[in-house]
Amino acid sequence: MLAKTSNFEADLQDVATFAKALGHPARAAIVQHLAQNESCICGEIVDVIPLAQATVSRHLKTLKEAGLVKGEIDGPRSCYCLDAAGFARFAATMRDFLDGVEAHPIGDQCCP
Amino acid sequence: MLAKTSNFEADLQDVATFAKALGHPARAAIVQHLAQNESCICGEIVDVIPLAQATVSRHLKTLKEAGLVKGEIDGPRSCYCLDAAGFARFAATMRDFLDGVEAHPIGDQCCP
DNA sequence: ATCCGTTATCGTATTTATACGATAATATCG
DNA sequence: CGATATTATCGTATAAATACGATAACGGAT
Repeated sequence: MLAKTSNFEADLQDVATFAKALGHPARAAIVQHLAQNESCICGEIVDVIPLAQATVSRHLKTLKEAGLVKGEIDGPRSCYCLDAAGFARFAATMRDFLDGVEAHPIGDQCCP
Repeated sequence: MLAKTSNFEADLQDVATFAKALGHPARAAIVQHLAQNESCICGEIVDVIPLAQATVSRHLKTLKEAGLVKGEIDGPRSCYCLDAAGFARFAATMRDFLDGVEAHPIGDQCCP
């Protein structure tokens, strides 16, 4: 392909990166689950997500790379929790984007 | 693969679907551009996005399928604009998700 | 009716994402 | 130390996404 994603403005890049991280229901579910159980759940995530353990582990890795989740891997019982700072940045980025779009009047009847 | 995305709750599914639609900087840029120029721009989008015309057209299709953008194709000068209702739904879905996560205390020191 | 400019689609190639079984790694417990 | 439980990684297969050139389709202008 070519990953020509570098020709865009940084803020749009951030929006896209964060959005992509949530762009799979399993990852959205993981984030929500980690939030609802504020203490970080470990392998319990695997039980909640209807996917194989290896697949869940990979989704967790994706979330970690996106900075939304932190994980302490201690052999038998790994430990994941939301990355407070990372999630805050994400939320701010997304809200700014949404607000920015809605700051303009969205003409519904375009090109009459 | 198997697209086992159907085993998740509907709201998470929506979050993921919308997030995925924004999960590419070109699409985020298109949405932002359509918002900033409230009148719908037609082929101008291609000039703004640093990608080939065919690729931009496909991204537009993706956005249209996600319900974020509306397009009137009239031969020589197609016309795209934000889908006001669709974008509102998206914004609400995303904000609900963010709010829901932040409604819980995000324990930063997980599993001590 | 023909040409022209614009846009969508097709065909294709490459990369990335998704998924799972199998295996390795690692800390805890007996 | 050995057994066990948990998790990450590997190998692999398949699907989806991304990208572009080429071509078709289409309305408007000549």
